[in-house]
Amino acid sequence: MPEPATPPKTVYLIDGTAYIHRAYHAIRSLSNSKGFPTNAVFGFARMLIKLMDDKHPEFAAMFFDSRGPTFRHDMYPDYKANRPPMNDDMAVQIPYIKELTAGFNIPVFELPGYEADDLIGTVAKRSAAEGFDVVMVTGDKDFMQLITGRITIWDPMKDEAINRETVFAKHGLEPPQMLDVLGLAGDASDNIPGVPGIGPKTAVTLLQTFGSMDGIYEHMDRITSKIQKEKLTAHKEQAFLSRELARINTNSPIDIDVSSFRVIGPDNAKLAKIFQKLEFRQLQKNFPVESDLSGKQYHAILDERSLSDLIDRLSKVKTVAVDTETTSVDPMTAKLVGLSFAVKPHEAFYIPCGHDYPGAPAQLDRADVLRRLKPVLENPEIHKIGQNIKYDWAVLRRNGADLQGVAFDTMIASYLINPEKRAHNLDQIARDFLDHHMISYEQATTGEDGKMKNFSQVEIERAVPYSCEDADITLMACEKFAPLLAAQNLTRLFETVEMPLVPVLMRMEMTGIRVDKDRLFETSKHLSLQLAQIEQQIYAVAGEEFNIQSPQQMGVILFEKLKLPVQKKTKKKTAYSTDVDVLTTLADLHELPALALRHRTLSKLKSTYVDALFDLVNPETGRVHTSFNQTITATGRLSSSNPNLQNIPIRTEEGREVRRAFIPRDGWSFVSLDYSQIELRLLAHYSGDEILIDAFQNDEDIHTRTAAEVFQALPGMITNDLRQQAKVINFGIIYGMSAFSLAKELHISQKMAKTYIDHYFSRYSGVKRFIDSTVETSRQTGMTSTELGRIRFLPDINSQNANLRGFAERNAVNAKIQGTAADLIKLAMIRVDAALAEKGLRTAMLLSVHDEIVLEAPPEEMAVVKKMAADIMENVWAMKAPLKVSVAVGRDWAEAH
DNA sequence: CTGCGATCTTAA
DNA sequence: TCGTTAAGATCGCAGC
Repeated sequence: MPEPATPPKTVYLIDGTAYIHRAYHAIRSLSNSKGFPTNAVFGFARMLIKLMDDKHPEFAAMFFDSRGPTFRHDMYPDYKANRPPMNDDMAVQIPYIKELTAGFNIPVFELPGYEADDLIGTVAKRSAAEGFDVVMVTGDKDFMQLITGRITIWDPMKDEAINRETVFAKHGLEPPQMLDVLGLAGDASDNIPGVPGIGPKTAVTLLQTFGSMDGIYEHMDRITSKIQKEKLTAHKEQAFLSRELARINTNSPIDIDVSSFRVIGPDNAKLAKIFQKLEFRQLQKNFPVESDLSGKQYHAILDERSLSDLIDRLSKVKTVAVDTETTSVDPMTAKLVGLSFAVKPHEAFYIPCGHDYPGAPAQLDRADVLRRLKPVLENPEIHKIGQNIKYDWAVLRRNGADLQGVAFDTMIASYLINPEKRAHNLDQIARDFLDHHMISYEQATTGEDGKMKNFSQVEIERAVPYSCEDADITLMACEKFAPLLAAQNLTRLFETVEMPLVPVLMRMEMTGIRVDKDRLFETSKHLSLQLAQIEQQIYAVAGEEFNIQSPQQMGVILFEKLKLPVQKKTKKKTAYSTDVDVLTTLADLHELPALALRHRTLSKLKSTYVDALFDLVNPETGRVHTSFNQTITATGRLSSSNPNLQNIPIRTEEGREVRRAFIPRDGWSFVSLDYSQIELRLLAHYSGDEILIDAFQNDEDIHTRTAAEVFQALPGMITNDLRQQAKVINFGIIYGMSAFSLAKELHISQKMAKTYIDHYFSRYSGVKRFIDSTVETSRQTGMTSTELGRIRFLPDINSQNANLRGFAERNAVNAKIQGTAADLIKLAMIRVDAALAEKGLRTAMLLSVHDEIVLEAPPEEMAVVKKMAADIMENVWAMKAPLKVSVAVGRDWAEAH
């Protein structure tokens, strides 16, 4: 026979049902943030992706079992009777698995009365007859009976290929004989009985001798084992029934044209939607979505005339979405590459003014463009919309245009609507609220070589749709968000707190804070010396060298080599805990723990604070310019990063050394204004508790007062130690601390801790009522809210899971208090900033650390600034307990505290 | 080599 | 099981 002119095509027949079960059981638990189980879909998706990546099939089809009984049940009612019914959390995932398969454009088949195996067998046989090579994609060994020269098995999860040769090598049998193995040995998983007493090993041996079950029964006289002979004879009928049950039907009534299995490649948009819903962010990256730009008018502005037209147009509009393209995520060093504007849906303009690559077309001059746009940008009547507009604002300001009329930031709107969400980036917003998949930054900036470019190297043709889409979507997201804010009563918070805060933070970031690099350098050297010494001491007492920075290795040394008593395991129970509590306890028994603690303290100080800070000093300004993040925390607080200036050490003397490196400009001083006990004062306000309010109205020391109440003593009898214990109780109450934790913290019995808490609540009965009613309200509304109407959803507040429910209950109380404190300090910052501007003072706001504002003031403004800022802060909101601000002045940040 | 979870420490 | 909210360093593993 002549060789075919073309090599045979290969068709992949996928055993869908088997992979659902395998994925479900292989991944024990996985669900998305809404609690929807996703383990089976995830494993299934990984299998499919592996298949597509490894084999790039030209033809493929997927097969599922149908629900309900099959022809095998007619033959044998107990078929698969041992299988428990499918778990609900598997069943709910099946529609997604089918959708996912459809997303890969792979056809799906099922047929009532038949299992996936039979459909695959039928199609395999027919395809092979038509000249295809067939790969059955499955992990199920029962398929071996079907293997021929053309038909093989491949399991993507094990990357295991099974063919005639491997079957023979492993079992010494031809593939069709594997069916007879099942007939004799049965199959426990399908409840196929086989011959009791004959297992797979015996079956294989018998078949090697007699060829088939029929051969065995024809030559019973040649079977030497008396027991085997008896069993085979007694269960002959059952053996043949079993073989028929295990036989994969290759003549199922299914009419399929293999050429219709042609795989045209995945539908990325469809997959993206499914992955989005299931929150498979990692998988999603494999399937970038091409955006549909048809019907969109995105224009490049490359000449003077077009710019004039655009400016005319912008001058007449009420609102415009603005976006900048730059070379860096850091606004202090970023170079402006282009600007985009959108004024109505689907129409946007991009002005390139800094693209720089070989063959880049002539562009308008950056300075010129800014000069021309300045009247629009700085016109407060033309409302600006942006996504994280603080960034664009800072960039534009460095380029000579200070925005006015900034009205809406879509990132902040998204945050207020759901502060617990992890990401508020524009593509996330577009997907969640506009059902649109944007061109990703990676897509726009990745070159043919697969390397990411700096935006100035992106071709203008590619930059136009990307940048215009950013402005366009920002505009549309704004229209979507405005009514959503209103519906949640968030408009006032948005307009009077969050948006006005944006320029305040922008200026704080741009001002930065001066750092004494020389001092940091000296500190770093000193720390290095000390660390080297401690390191040697540790090696000496440990008797060997190891990585001190590795908690894992430290655990082995402490608990295995030195045999110190294990205190506790880590959270995941996989390793010994070596945290500060453990080491402190062990310090009495051995030298090493104390040395390790000392090493931890100093190396933390050096790497996180001294060295990192040193590297973040901007060489131009000699200052560090942190980022204040307005859309991170679940409670409404700000966060700070690059560097984080909200966790600079203060509690220990060595830690304070870092604070001393923060210094004001020459001749000026820092002014630190600190809300004293703001959270406990808010607790007093909310609870209306008479004792608590009374204490604050009389400006008592609240921890001493609590000690007196809880320990039933006169305030004069309260020792420092008792006051310290009361302080722990006071803060513990705000966080919803249990007797268990209080006991651990105070090193007292749980019973004693419970007594303290009971005393607390019986003395401060208003606090108890407040906590109960706050939780109750949250149960009914599913959320908690602050004084200024900030909300946080608590989806677990009515959970059956006591753990989750307890967490939600603590959050209900804590988020209200912590969030209200955040509301108030934000409002105070806005007002202090406005007052400084109004009075024309040079004093600058530098930092906000949750309950503290740090200013930098020249000597002549000191007195007025101190009073003015403290007044504003104390009177920012009318409370049942007075707000108190303590003011400190200093020539460095340690002194000003 | 990169990304990511786990562990630990710093602050309010 | 057991007190909130963050950022960040480092280790060590998994996957490329």
